[in-house]
Amino acid sequence: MTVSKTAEKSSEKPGDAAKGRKDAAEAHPEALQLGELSEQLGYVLKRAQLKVFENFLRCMASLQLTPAQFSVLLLVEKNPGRNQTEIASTLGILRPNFVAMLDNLESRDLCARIRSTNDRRSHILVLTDKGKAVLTRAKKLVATKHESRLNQLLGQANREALIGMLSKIANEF
Amino acid sequence: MTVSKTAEKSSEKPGDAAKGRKDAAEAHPEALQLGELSEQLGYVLKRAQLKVFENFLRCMASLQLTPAQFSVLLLVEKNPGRNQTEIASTLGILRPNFVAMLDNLESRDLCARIRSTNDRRSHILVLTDKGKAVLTRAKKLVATKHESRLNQLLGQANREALIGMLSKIANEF
DNA sequence: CGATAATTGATATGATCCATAACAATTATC
DNA sequence: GATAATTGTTATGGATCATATCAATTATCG
Repeated sequence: MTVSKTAEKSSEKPGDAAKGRKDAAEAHPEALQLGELSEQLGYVLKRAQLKVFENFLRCMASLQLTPAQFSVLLLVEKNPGRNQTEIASTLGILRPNFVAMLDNLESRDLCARIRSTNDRRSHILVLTDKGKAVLTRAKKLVATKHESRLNQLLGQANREALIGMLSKIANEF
Repeated sequence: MTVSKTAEKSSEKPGDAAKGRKDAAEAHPEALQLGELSEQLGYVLKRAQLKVFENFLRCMASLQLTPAQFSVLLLVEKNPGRNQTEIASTLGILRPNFVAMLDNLESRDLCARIRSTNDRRSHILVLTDKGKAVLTRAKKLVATKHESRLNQLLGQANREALIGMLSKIANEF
């Protein structure tokens, strides 16, 4: 990027011309030193998370599912008959923000809101047949194309250790 | 319609028409089952990252430094004399978004933009004296109040293993 | 040399999240 | 039965992220 210039600037203080200038020889090694940054938990966590989400989106391109949408489908499948507040709160999603998300999933016929009979304020959430089918395919894609990469990269034992440590951080930090 | 169920109380005991108060669904243990979610890399990564950032902000409340701002100060300290494009790109920050960030740091007299003498398009970034002092205090706070929590939670060996694995993911996933 | 392309910092702008307040309908509480 | 609380929803603002574009400057190349 910064190579030695051919034509130097005209106006220069005569005294420190040699040292005030660029030590163009080895001045800028093109790659910056991360230094302590590469040991900062937050920094490396964030970078890893971005990479993982990016890979997830690529793997799920055919199904058009984001990580958040996938987590909703998983949770509704595992806990059918729960209402929006319950599903949203356990995922850390605020109720107002969950509405548009459900609108999306429902418009694609992946899940459905059903009026609860014993509390007509709340909407019960269930997966549609299509939602179940899509989720099944999504799980396969995630397992074969996404999570498998972790094993390939870290090995089975390290992968489990990593998930365990991250869970511990998520729950106890 | 692909929805098979019409109400959530499909499995209810006949005689139990008890107008259950809020726990009409006593079959619902109040706490949802996370299921496969707790094994999903992306899910646990994101949750851990949010917790870590949250803790970081609390630890840095006295200095009013966000994780991103801290990373900028660290990188500028380690690589003085680089321009905005270089600093921003190695942090994964887009140049347009880096402008307001620098405006903030510069308005607080933590770092300064200096017109480069050999390329008058670019701005060289350096820490001010105050910036160096604040960064020194920030490092201490991070080490004693933030990163120390990791050792306390995982132990030194596991902490290093975790950082290593996350770095590997960030770089090779 | 001089015309053209490329780079740098900056602005404007839009998309996507994330968070809070408030409201109608319904239910719980006293 | 009056009042408070809850549920889903809307509106709204802030923060983050991405793209297009511009003026100034520098690089490239004919």
